[in-house]
Amino acid sequence: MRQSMTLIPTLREVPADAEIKSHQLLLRAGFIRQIASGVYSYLPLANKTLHKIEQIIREEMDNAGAAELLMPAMQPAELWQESGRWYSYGDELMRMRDRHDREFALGATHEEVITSIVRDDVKSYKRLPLALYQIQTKFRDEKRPRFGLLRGREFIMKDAYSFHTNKESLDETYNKMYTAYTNIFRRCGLDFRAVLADSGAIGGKDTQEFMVLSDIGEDTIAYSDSSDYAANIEMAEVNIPYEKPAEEAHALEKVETPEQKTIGEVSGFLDVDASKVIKSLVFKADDEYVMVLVRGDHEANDIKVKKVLGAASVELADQEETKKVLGCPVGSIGPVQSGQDIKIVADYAVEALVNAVCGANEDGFHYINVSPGRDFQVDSYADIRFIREGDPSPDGNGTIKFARGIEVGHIFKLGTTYSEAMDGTYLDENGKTQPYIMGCYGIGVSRTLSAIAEQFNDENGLVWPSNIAPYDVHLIPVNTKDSSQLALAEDLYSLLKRDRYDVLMDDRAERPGVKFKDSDLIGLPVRVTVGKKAEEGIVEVKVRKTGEVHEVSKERLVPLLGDIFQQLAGF
RNA sequence: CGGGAUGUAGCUCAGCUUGGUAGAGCACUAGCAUGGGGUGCUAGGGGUCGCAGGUUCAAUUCCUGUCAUCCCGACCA
Repeated sequence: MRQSMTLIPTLREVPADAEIKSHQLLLRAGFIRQIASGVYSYLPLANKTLHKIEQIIREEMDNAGAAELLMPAMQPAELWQESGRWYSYGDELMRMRDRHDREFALGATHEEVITSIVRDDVKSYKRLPLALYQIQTKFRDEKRPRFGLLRGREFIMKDAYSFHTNKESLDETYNKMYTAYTNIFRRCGLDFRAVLADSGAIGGKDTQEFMVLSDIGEDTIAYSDSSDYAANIEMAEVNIPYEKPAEEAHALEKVETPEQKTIGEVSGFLDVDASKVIKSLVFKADDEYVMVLVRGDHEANDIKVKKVLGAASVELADQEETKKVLGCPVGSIGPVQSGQDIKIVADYAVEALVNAVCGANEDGFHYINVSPGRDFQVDSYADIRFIREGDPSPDGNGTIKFARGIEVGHIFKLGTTYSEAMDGTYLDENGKTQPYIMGCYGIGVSRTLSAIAEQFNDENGLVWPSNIAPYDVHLIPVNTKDSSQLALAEDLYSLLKRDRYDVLMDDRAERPGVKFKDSDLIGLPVRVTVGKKAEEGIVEVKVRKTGEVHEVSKERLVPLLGDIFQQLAGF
């Protein structure tokens, strides 16, 4: 492609609205333009890159035995009403009405549509298992779109769905998808990790997320420093056998703690370690209020709380609700003699405390020498806190460290949630009606694009891995008024294209400095500069990633590029 | 949805406090020179100052409302 024939609007300055590197660079290098909050146009360079990523995905999905199809973005409300998600999905589902006032949703995901397709035409166990996928635009009315392509309201996603007659078959496909995903992200050059995850609103059990490691990631990964254990912090199990200290339990005592509300204030005021303080929180679980206890130096994990309570939704009660429920402001609540009829759930670490401190349910007072079991009873002890860095790894090997991650893929074993809700059934060998056992597998394609940009850049711009760069070679005639340079560049342009290189030729009548700066910003793997030595048939080859420079004759260019791209393979 | 901030040219911003209907740099157009790391000079084009009310002889500037965008948090396959 000649640069004069396409649209690559580079910017010298950083757009004020872009905070993170990938967003800034994708804007500056002319890949994307924002149309509305969380809504972007993919300009030609981004479009080419997306196609490269999609091609890798298609190859790997086909390898995993999945067939591509394309479903509608516009979906009738009836399907979502069948699954129940018309009511449960909330405001994130984009809804619309047609001219006859019929209701529709713009697809946020496609379990409903795929289930409706398959249930109509796959009625026999003989047709199963079956795996189908699509690459398509999804719509989610995010409360807060951010970070450019990383969290948009409209984005490109690959979503796959599988249908099975038994769990083993589901496991098999799930594992194939795991392998396919690993291959895909590896081929994209990404530094990533598969982690145990929470299944969230989609439902289902076993589920893993593929996380690109990055400081700007919105998720925290807890991983072991000496095994391959890795989990989303939401999920990471705390597996510590707490033991009660061999310490005599003193008599319970109420002490005055004026204006001491936070754990830090209380522990400082009473001169005890935060780990001796019981943190009491009130959660609203569906419609019930529950008191949750964790140690002062721990954080309650609402997802674990949700699971322990078997609730559909759990959120921290606000200060006023708490006051209403316990008759006492947030800073002084506690489990002792609460007198209120409230369910209490405590972390295992709390059970092992002796002579602890907790709120006295009276503004400005706390109890000291509190002993769980003696001074208060709980409904159950469970693992309900977030794991911390330095905790032992749940698999027993090593200690936990944290990293930040960008979720680019997620694989689920759905089970029969959707098939049962939507009557997706087949006849088994015995002629008996059975619901499909389902799996679903997603990749955020546009998010992957920006994760790559986030991971691969330097002070001069983007540095695309060779597999997914929009073009392979940036061919630059330094002076377009110099006929020998222009002639050689044209010659090489044809030559390289004949050799199946994807070439971008900067034929603009720009100054050399402008071309070089733009070239670095765009970040194609190899730059071929046709300059002063054009008359001798000599050009300069520069590798974007390493900065290494070669001067070669026209004849040696193709073999040299062959070597360079071989070296870059996998990057 | 809570908290914070910002809307002036394609981009980055100044002007507004103390009202008199707009500026800079970059980008863009033309010309001359230049031609290996964002070139120099000259001459140009481009803005209902987010939108709507209000105050005023007069509003980019003051007041009210509204919309949009970004950041933090909550939320989220």
